[in-house]
Amino acid sequence: MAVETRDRIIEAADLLFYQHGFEATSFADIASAVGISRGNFYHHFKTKDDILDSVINRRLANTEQMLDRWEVTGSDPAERIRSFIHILIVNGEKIRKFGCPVGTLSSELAKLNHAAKSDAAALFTLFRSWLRRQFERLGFGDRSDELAMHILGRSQGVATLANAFDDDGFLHHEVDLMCAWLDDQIAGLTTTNNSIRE
Amino acid sequence: MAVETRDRIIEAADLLFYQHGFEATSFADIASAVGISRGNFYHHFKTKDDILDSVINRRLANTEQMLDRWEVTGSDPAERIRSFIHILIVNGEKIRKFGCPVGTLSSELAKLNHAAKSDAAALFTLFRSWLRRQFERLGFGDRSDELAMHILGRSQGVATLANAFDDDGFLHHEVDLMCAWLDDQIAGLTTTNNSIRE
DNA sequence: CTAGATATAGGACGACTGTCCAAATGCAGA
DNA sequence: TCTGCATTTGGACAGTCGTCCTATATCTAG
Repeated sequence: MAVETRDRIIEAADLLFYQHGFEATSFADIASAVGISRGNFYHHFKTKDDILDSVINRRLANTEQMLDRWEVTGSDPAERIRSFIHILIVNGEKIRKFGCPVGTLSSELAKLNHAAKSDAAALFTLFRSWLRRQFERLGFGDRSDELAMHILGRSQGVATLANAFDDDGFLHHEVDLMCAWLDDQIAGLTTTNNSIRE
Repeated sequence: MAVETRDRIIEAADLLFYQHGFEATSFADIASAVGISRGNFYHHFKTKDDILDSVINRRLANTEQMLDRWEVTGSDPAERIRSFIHILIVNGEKIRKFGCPVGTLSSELAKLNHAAKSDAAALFTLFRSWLRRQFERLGFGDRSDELAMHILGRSQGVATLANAFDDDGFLHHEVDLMCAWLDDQIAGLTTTNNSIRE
């Protein structure tokens, strides 16, 4: 079936774009990874940028699905935010090798002046909005977006350095710090609320 | 003179590698930027990787020079650390366009499995050691390296997101947060010292 | 002023790039 | 079984890549 091949192309391209970058990945690389002829590509995609679009859409869908799952299973918003922070550990090995899939793609597309840069930024926005929603539910109000951006940035920095130094200890230590920071924020919030109420 | 041309090549390559990435920058790009013929390259460099090495060495030298300057002029270590944090603002425009020169190069070379990745990481090490030294002088002892890595990571994350969202406000806000964090650390340190002494 | 080293120019090279196309194959319904 | 569409193949294409080579120009030392 045609859809199967198309999906296999997108899946292989997704992995290769992550591991070696968009520019450095050629049609020949993807073709040999999928096990098809190069010519067959243009029956499924018009151009390489089309594949990039599909890869980004795939990532958007997968991310949305993951965040939705967390929103259903995770009981309280703080626990959900901790789930986000712990992606760094769950994907630690990949991150040490290739960095964060979102951040590195966004950086590369920025340097390439690529039209899809804003689409890659939409991946960040997905996390940002989800995190903001969790902070809002915790009662942070207008500060929620700032806090969402803050831990989004923290995790980006951790990913970059863990990759540069291939350092697992640093990664774990910073994850602990981020969780502690979250607890502090929540503690600060409740004391403020209490002092207002009382 | 030959050295002049060589330096101009390195300078142009440095800029282009930063703005468009190592892989995406061709000899033709550098040649036209310098205003010389392509063939002339191989009188100064054997290979493209040789240019990359020279560019990294140039960055290492420039960075070391900048840090040395800060260590001479800046009176107290805390002020020096604040100088580091404020690079984000000083270079804000470039960072929003192209990200952090150190982090993005390191990420790219990691994906390319490039031999010079460790050389790029040495750039990080330069900042890391310098920061650690400042924290040591402030009296943080064994925690100095952790703290150095922490703000190094924070600034990396800020650069990545400021680039992805092209957001100047976020950049400034996070710089303020980092300075506040530094003040907190120092405040926590002196109270501990006082309580020990008394 | 000349000989030799240094520097530059411009093009050749094979390999690879993204793109496109014609021919072959596989599979559906009539 | 035959027709027609979807799918796949392998190669052609123009261009660019990093690399290399030779001829020319420029400069310096004797």
